[in-house]
Amino acid sequence: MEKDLKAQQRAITQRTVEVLPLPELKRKIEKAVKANKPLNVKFGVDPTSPDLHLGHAVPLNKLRQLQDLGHMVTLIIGDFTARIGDPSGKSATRPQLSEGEIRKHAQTYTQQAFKILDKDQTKVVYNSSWLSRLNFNDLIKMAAKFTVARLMERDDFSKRFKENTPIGLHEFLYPVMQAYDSVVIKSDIELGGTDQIFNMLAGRDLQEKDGQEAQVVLTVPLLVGTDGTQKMSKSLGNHVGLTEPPKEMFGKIMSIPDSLMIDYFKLCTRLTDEEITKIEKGLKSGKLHPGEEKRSLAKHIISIYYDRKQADTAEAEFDKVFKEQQVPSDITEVKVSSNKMWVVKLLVETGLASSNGEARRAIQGNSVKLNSKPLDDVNAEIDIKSGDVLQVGKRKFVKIS
RNA sequence: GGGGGGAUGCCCGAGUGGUUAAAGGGGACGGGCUGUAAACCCGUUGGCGUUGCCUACACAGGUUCAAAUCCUGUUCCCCCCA
Repeated sequence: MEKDLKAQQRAITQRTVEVLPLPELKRKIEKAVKANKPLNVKFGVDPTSPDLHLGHAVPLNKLRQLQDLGHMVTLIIGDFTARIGDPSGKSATRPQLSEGEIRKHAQTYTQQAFKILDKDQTKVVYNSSWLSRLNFNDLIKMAAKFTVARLMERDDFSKRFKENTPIGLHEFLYPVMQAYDSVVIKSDIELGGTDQIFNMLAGRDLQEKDGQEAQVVLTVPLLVGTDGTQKMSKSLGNHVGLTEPPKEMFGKIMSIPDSLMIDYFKLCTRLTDEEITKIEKGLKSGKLHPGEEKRSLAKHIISIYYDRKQADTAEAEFDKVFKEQQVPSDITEVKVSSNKMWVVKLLVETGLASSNGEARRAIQGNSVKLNSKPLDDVNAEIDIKSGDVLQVGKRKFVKIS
């Protein structure tokens, strides 16, 4: 374990939004170092989506950093809570998942999370193993420790209430359960995105009422998605998946707004504060070109999940397609039912358009090319041979096999 | 338990008998400009081999030459009173 208290503290609080409360964190660190006993860091995830993206990676990176300092992570798979769905930041009740889905998601989740976390310093637990054993009595006792007024202070709830969208009673119970998780695992620190503050503070309350030492709450920023406005999430389609091919990652990262670059550097790469400050200053003064820095950002990120070489390949591929307007090297190949076909049908059959209407519109909108030559006749009958490359827009390609 | 209001396309939202595949906005997609950035400009945004036809305004029926618009029932949501 890192013995230097100052270094510990600096590292733990680095790139976080809030530490609640800071003095307690100092105390905990001191105690841990003195006794050479790692802190138990709680991190809860709801296995609601099977794929992790850069947004999930933000807290995971932080956890890894804590592990590198010598601490233990307890990764709680919220297989029980997932059945409810965290209301945090949501404007509507979430659909409830089936047990089968949850199991499956949990598996891919941990698999992907270990791309970042250290297995030896991680304990994986499922909260159904204790939550499902509680009876109504236990629940009432716990629920009595929270007030409706307190719950309604939450932005998401009060907003939904004001807007007349329904709030399920079970959603009120979500923070209660998450808090109970903290009691069960006796966490020292709970880490989460800023949207988790309420739930995590509830954990402190419950621990205290249970006679335990309360956990310290550590929040990390929420990563904004590639659209530049909303929190990264798969359902909004603004995510960069951790298992996506390097080429895709590169393209997506290049499309983020400039204003997001520094955030991404801070939250998604392993560059030091000094390095990032240098880039930030360079960009501000105009010494550095944003396009170039974004490339470097993309390569840094890809190198974490793949390696430098594949990052470079992704960049070269990107240039080929977008700078030199050439055809990418690995295009999906598609079989076609006939070698002479109506253009519109061809686009639908190759999957480049989902309906005849869409295909027509694409042609009329001048975005369809066959072997880099524009097609503009909606009624054209086309001779197709193997190896022909069909293109819609700038990035959808298909090769006829 | 009683009374009232509402459900429109991906989302928000206009439309209260015919000229409405449904205004407007957002989003998305395509094009231009660029650095696949932002901003801005233009176009598209139910299906169909498409100057036409079909399906659509919660669901199921009905009135009418004609219904998103009127009537009845069903489902869901909201509000007020208890």
